[in-house]
Amino acid sequence: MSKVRTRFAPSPTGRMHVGNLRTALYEYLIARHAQGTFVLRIEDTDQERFVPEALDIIYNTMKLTGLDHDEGPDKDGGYGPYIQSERMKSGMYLEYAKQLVEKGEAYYCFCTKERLDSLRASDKTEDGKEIAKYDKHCLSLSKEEVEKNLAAGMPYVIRQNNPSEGTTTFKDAIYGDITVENEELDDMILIKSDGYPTYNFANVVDDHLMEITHVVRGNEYLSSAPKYNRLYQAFGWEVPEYVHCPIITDENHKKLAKRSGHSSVEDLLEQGFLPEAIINFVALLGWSPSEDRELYTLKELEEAFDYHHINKAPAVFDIVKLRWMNGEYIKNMEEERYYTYALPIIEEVVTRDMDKKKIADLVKTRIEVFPDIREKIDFFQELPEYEVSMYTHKKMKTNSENSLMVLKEMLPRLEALEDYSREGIESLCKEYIAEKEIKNGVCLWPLRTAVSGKQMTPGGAYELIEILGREETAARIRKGIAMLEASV
RNA sequence: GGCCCCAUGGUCAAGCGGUUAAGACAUCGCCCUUUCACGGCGGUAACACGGGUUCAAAUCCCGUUGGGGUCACCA
Repeated sequence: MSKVRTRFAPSPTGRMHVGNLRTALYEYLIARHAQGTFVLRIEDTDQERFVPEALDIIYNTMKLTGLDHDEGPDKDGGYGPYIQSERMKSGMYLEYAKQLVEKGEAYYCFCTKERLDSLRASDKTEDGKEIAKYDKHCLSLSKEEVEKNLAAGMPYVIRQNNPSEGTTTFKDAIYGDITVENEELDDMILIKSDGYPTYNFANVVDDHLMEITHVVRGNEYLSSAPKYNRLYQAFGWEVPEYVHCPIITDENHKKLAKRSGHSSVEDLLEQGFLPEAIINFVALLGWSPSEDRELYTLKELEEAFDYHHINKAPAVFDIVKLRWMNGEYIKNMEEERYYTYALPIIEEVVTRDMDKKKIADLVKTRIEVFPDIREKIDFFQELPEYEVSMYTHKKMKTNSENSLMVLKEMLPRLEALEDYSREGIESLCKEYIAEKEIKNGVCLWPLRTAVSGKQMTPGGAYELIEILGREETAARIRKGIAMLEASV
């Protein structure tokens, strides 16, 4: 069996769609799983939509997610060039197209855009069959006419010549055999009037030349697949294994699009998701391992991935589950790396002189995505306005009276506390609680309230008091005392 | 509309002729607890429908319904 070679062939037109990332991932995994080769090929045959920055996006996201390619524009493996616009310079696509013309499998077409438009328009109004396909008008041109037009410099395209009878069967690893009437097959354009090949054509030619064995793509291309088959047949080339993946949809079960706000890897990164989490999540959209587990590193996926277990039904991109998964990754994150993500955000919100690492530690198990940190720690910077009623908590058995008492008695003790560490603060409170024979909550609830002004905080009174420090803690407790005194 | 594809809880999904129909997210409840999280335990919740085939169907076949995709000199 020949060596497995897969390829990711994005076109540089913008951000990297998550469906694209999944395609890249599966290509990568198929290659790695079989100790094969993973190649990156840039399909920039559409000069109109080409955006230069998109090239960087492709390289960056692949690097970030760990999908390292073995061959590509920056890594020659003997199958180059790996950029289609460069491959085109040799005129190879046109040559291959001409081969097909020779064989009668393709033909020159001089039809104008206007004629094609009117063709489509009239097809719609006609009753009966409503097939919006080219009418093979230029197929009837004689060789002489073609030569004459060419010599006159008339713009032309080269179209595939599909039969109008019989059927074509296409084999997909996931969807099985798909058979269509040849009559349904449009004579798609192979070479555009600007001389560039179309994606469909360049794809087939390059995959063959690069000896690609497995082609992964989204199932939105499933219906154009039979035409590929005809191309392979026309050339007499071996057809690679096609692996169509189910579509990734939004919560409305529509193809995931920009408007969802999280259709691209870059969107996700901006929203604070980790590359590993994105990869892990996307791997599981339409595929499931044989083992009953969900958390996988890329390395582990390489081992576990078997493309035969890819699903057929569309998969909803559930951002809520991604958030959960991201939270899992954050919780398991190695300390230093975690800080590099968390600290910048914390420093944005808290400019006071406090131990930012301690704040980061507090928040680690309480966030799913890094920006979540902001609203959880804002009170460190400034005590928010809050209601006195917050001191009254039924379950904690607190009310304004005992809260006032606790704050008044704890204030001097805290101010005088020598060991102002979490442990020191804790033993101070424990002593007081024992001395007074009260429940923990009676002491701790008012303290935490006074010090944070919030109903919920990441961490309890001990942690908050330690981080806020002697001065700030005292000031906040005084504020609480004043509020409580004013209310009784 | 033509053609193609799909169909297990709200979501991702196991399942490949015989199961009490897994698991995860979400949701609800309980425990832990100084709040919130974390962690632990438990609950609610699914084979779209109708025909076959078979001793036996979520699993195979046909149809219906529903959903999606695609119909460019874009990829």
